[in-house]
Amino acid sequence: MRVEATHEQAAQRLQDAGFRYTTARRNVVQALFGAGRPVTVPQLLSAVDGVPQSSAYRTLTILVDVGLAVKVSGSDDYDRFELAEGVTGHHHHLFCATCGTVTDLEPSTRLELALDEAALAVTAMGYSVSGHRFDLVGTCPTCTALTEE
Amino acid sequence: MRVEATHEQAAQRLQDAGFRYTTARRNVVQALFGAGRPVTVPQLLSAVDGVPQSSAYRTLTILVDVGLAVKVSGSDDYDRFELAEGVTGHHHHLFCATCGTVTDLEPSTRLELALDEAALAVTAMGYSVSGHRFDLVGTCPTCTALTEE
DNA sequence: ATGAGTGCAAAGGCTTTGCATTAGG
DNA sequence: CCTAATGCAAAGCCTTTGCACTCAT
Repeated sequence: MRVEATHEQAAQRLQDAGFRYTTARRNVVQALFGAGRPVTVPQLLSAVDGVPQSSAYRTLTILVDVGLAVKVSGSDDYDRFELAEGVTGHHHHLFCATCGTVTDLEPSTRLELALDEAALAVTAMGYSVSGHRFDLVGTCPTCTALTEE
Repeated sequence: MRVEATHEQAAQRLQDAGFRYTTARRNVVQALFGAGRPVTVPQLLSAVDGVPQSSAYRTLTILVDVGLAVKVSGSDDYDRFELAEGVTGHHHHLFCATCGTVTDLEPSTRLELALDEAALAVTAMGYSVSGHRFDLVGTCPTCTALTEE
């Protein structure tokens, strides 16, 4: 997905929900797009310029509300945010248990079939399933190298 | 798993790590066992008697450190804890996006095979994968009923 | 012009920590 | 006995909110 298309999508969705697509919000979306993975607010702030924390949090809250972003709870104390699957396409996550970094993963068709099948089984329990998350947990190459020293 | 076996396992693991299996810790384990799902600290405190917050948090931290419990990040502001898979057996989670409740799910063999296969693909990237999480997200029967009113 | 959005600073709320006391081995 | 563990209260820290100002429409 090109970044222009992402901005258009964001502008449209926000407009429809009665919000403006301001410079600050555009900057946040730009940073989320550029990260390509779930990022914490501090990380996001260091990637953009001239966006105060409070605005970042407020913008992220709105982006999540209108479905443009999602919150990804990691292993450390920070919430992480990334563009929603409607923008990025469906994917999974790879968590590093040591440093907390989260990497996006492309799903395979075979895997998705198995996951959907699992979802089906649960609807019988009265749940209405809206989606799934599949995370792999491990140690990233960087942390592995540090540990072996 | 019987609760006695759980206590024995907890006592053993804590001993090995140089910790004592005190009454308070036993109570926390008992509550986690009784819950059978990830619970918040407030929920845990209401289930046991005579355990102050600080002790609960400290005990949970230790239980996580020695691998007897895990933290499950939900959709609300509370961390949730449950006994680790080494105690409960491997399972997955069903998140209610509305009320934040998390329910345990039995995995199917077919699903596990597909998930393991996905893990294998990632090791090629230099990651060492230690486990996976598969969560279904949706709305629980209770919240569905409330919404339809 | 006029309400949404912003920015600073302060408050909130979950979680952690200091320190004196208690209890386990 | 002697160290680990506890309990109360206070502090930390990420996140949210109040309020006055600014910008977009």
